[in-house]
Amino acid sequence: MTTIKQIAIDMGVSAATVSNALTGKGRVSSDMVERIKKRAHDLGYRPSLAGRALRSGQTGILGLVMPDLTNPLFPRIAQHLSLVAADRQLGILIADSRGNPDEQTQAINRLLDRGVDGLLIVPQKGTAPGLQNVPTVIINTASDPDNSVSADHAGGGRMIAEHIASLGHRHVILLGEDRVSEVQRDRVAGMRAGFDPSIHLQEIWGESGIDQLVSAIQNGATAVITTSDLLALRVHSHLTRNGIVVPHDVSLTGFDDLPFAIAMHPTLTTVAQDVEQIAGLAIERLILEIQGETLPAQNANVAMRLVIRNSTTKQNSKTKPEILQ
Amino acid sequence: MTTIKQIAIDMGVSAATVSNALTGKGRVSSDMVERIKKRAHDLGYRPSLAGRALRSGQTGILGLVMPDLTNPLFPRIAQHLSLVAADRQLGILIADSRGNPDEQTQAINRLLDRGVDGLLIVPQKGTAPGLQNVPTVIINTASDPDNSVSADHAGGGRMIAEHIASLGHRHVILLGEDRVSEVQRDRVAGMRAGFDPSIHLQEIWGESGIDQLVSAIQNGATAVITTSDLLALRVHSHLTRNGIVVPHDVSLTGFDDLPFAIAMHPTLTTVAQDVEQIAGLAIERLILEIQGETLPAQNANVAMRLVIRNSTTKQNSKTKPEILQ
DNA sequence: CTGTTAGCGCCTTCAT
DNA sequence: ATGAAGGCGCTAACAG
Repeated sequence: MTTIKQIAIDMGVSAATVSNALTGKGRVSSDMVERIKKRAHDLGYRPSLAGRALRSGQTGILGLVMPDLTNPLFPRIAQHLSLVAADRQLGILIADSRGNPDEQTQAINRLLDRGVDGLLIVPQKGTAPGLQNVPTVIINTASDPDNSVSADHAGGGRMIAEHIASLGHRHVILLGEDRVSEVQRDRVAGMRAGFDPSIHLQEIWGESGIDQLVSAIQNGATAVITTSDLLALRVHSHLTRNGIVVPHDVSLTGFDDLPFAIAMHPTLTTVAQDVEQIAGLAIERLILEIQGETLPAQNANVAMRLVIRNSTTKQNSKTKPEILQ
Repeated sequence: MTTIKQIAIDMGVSAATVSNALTGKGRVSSDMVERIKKRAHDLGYRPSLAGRALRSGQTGILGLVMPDLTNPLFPRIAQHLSLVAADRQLGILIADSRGNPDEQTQAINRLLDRGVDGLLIVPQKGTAPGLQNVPTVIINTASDPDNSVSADHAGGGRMIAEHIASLGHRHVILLGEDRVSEVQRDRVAGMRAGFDPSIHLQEIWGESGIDQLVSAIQNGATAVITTSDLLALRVHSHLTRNGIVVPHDVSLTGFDDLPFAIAMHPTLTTVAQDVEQIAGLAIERLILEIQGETLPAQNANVAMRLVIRNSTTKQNSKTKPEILQ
């Protein structure tokens, strides 16, 4: 490893001068700067981040805490964060909070012990991580008072609802996955808001919700809108098994636009997060916080994008599907 | 931040003694050790990893390079690596190599600049990352000469094949996703190896392969075995659209056991990687390398697990399905 | 414009 | 059993 000191000796100048030349502190004659830079390059000099960290108190590392790394959205978020961070010369250290609040706290502490400059947290559903005295950005959903940046889940729900309404559906089932999750609740709330009162809405949740589906459809529901793609796939399977055809008998929608949404038949109408923008905003904001700006508890709500595919279609007041048993 | 020196002053001893007491170097009287530990704890002392890193030349951070963080397996691998690493007091820094070999090299360099103690690399398909002079573990597949630890993809293929053979299928389609991928090739090779020569095998690849499916089935194929769950879902959709029913008309299998495999109908027979064990072995080996042992280019091949669900069934020489156009 | 000094927090001699 | 000193690589403050 080439160090600043070696270059200094090698060139007969002081270490400080090399440092100044390399970091462009401008207190060195420009041809000296050139020569030092060249020599450093030739020697393959790489600054020691450890030395710099010790000196400056900053590691250039951001910690990413996710409730569960197997969350289907994690890969995309992680990817974009890591790309944006790389652009800014920052690294991303990951930590899994293993689906429980205690582990979440421990994960945060591990990261803090490593001296991360800031924290990106996607909180456990239904928890507010004890905020330390460290720059932190929370990526959750607008209704979370601690939220900093998120997709506009409610807006996404509204888009789905308006799409379904525009297709003429008048009796709609809202299927949620988990009531504890703020994200899910915002999605459902958005869905409700997107329909006008004349439309018959039926809100059901979880496993037991799926069991009620068939009879609800027999009672006239013509669309099922769900709060996740995975749930939509399950519903699709369940309906198929009961002889109900999507979208002929009933329209169906998901949420998130996961990779398999286009592998289904029919391909799934859903709503996509602009993860790239969310990642960009999150890191930008975190960097500002790290630089000491005291930001208002702003709440960037990134619009979602409606992705219309083949699982939704016009409601044409046909006869009820025959249900197989 | 409490430092060693503060504790030392606070207790009227030297910094060296505090260090020795805390790191258990045993050169301190045991009651002094007790008192120092207690005081350190009360003061909320956390050792500065930066200081330690500078001193020791080790950061306690491992770099994880993935070809594409959106790879469906990434979440599970990342999760287990992060858990195992956390147990060993190590951190995991992620880097996306963005699907191309140049970026892979850059990603590795970024990690190296950060002073990671070792590298975990899941290589781009068809590339051998230029190995640096750093402890490195490659997670790919057995046929890669650089491979250190991997799932036994060929063995998984064989298990699938034997399962299909045991169900009485005699005309089988092998559908691969991408010939460039060593992993995929090993999977297909394993599948072939699992059938005896009397069985009629038809190997097809990619998009064009899917197009040939229907006619192949009309010609008597009764099972389609694929090299990924996503591919299996696509096939399922495609067949359904053509009036072919799984598993009644044709059995179908995937690979990897992704979360949606149980959301499908029928639920998908597939083969699962023991990611936990792979992660454990990978980190264990990497730690040994970091500690300076020169290990043989061993090749841990972790057995896969056959997951039999409802997409496969006995071949009972019934009549060909009628194909809708 | 350039050099010297000092110290970030830790740990490892070497002395006491 | 404990302490003093020095240095890992870097940079900020203060000379010169």
